[in-house]
Amino acid sequence: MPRATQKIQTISQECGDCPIRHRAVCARCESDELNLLEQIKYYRSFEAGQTVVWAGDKMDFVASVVTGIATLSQTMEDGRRQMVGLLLPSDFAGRPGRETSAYDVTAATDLVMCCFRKKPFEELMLRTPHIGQRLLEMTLDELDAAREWMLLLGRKTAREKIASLICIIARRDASLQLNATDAELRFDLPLTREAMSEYLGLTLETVSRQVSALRKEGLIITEGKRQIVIPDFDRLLEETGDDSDGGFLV
Amino acid sequence: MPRATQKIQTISQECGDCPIRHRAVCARCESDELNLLEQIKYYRSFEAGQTVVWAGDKMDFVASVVTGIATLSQTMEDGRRQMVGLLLPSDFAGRPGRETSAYDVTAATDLVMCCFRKKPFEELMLRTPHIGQRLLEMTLDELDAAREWMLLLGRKTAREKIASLICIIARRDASLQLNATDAELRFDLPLTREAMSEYLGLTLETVSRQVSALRKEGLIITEGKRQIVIPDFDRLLEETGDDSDGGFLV
DNA sequence: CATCTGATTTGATCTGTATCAAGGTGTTTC
DNA sequence: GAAACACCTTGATACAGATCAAATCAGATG
Repeated sequence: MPRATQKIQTISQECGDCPIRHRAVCARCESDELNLLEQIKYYRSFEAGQTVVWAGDKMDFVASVVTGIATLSQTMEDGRRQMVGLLLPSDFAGRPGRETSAYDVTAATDLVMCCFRKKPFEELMLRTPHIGQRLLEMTLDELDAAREWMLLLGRKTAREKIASLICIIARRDASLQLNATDAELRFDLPLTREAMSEYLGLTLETVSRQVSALRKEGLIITEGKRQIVIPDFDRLLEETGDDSDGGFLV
Repeated sequence: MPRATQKIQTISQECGDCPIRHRAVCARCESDELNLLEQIKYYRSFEAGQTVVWAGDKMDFVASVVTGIATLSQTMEDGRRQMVGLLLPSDFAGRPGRETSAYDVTAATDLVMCCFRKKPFEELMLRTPHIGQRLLEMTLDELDAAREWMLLLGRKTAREKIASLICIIARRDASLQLNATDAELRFDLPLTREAMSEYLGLTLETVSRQVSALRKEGLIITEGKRQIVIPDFDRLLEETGDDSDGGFLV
């Protein structure tokens, strides 16, 4: 079993006959709540590059990613941008009790979200505590991820940042797709160089250079546009600067 | 009313006859729950510099800061350190459902914490949903703060980082002390240069230089060891790079 | 009061990443 | 299949912040 899949409990398992097959609300579901959820849910699709909401805009729903990738970003007056959230399938977006979005939400790839109108969702939360409990767990996970990310932004070198990002995506990819085999890891890097630079707090040129460096050293193999192969996950891990034991959260 | 105190709702208000006078659990309290909380709470004191728990150590309590300042930090193998949490009075530490601490928790100043043994606290959470709701709110606030912090780490210059940190502490200080007047802001900077550098992802020399620069330009006045005066908060705010409207969270 | 200690400041130099600029690659469009 | 476009790579240079080193300051201690 490759290192990437250790310690990862499957998060996208289907949940009995729950029609909502992603992490947000499917855990421990009971039929009456599900009926209520069913009634207030609807799907929205976005093309890669489209903006879901702008920071400051009204956001009258909460949502969970069904397929594709969404990003949360902050922008400074002069245009400097920092990504602050990366939402993969089953991740949750939106804050109960807040009227407007605090971040730009953007579709990094083609994207389908399952939305719940906020008002009824909040009412449902009040009535069914375990939805709130689930949300608390997820928020705590996100907070841990944010803190790992802070270490990356504050203290890692460009090379370590790139290696870290590739490992993070490989891991999360592996945990989503249950076809994880003993073979080398192969997956889609679904971010442009620019998106990567916004994630890592670098310029896109530096990202490009460091990716090239890792490729030249054989730590990663790029196939075609976005496909990445990691021949030896442990060796790449050593480049991240992380504790080798790597007790990764989420 | 100085800018720093706008938009800040008082968070340390006493809560009727609630004996627990800090934010963690005092909101919306009812007497029977309080009795239960009373039974499982105890206080612990630490001297400045002492470690509360090391990352990876067993942590069988959750706690809220009563007085003083605690920090959460991550350390890399080679010793690089990044602060990932700054806990002021009324802030909460510890994660229900986790056995060990994910971070080093350190007393930045002399510190008193109000601790709740984890097991009974978790049981209480199950029985009284609004404690969980309160915790969810607080966790969401922390996540927002972490994301603001990520922008700082990823995209701000050293000068902007220093200005931001001073504003953040001034604001939080102002919201804790209800003596906020129209006069200039005066407060204690309770962090060493090293702690500031760990917060900001800089070296301590760079912190020192930039603080000196702001002092020479009259944006801040330092009195004695740690006292800071901000003669014109708005002018300092302009140096942070933040949106002038500054919709600051917590 | 002298000394010791830890924290801070300041200086000189080095380096990793940003910046500016040009060229390359693959894909879509007509 | 040529042109247009978006995305990516590579090169040359500049600069912010790191690093190494030394001096200064403020309390604490005897």
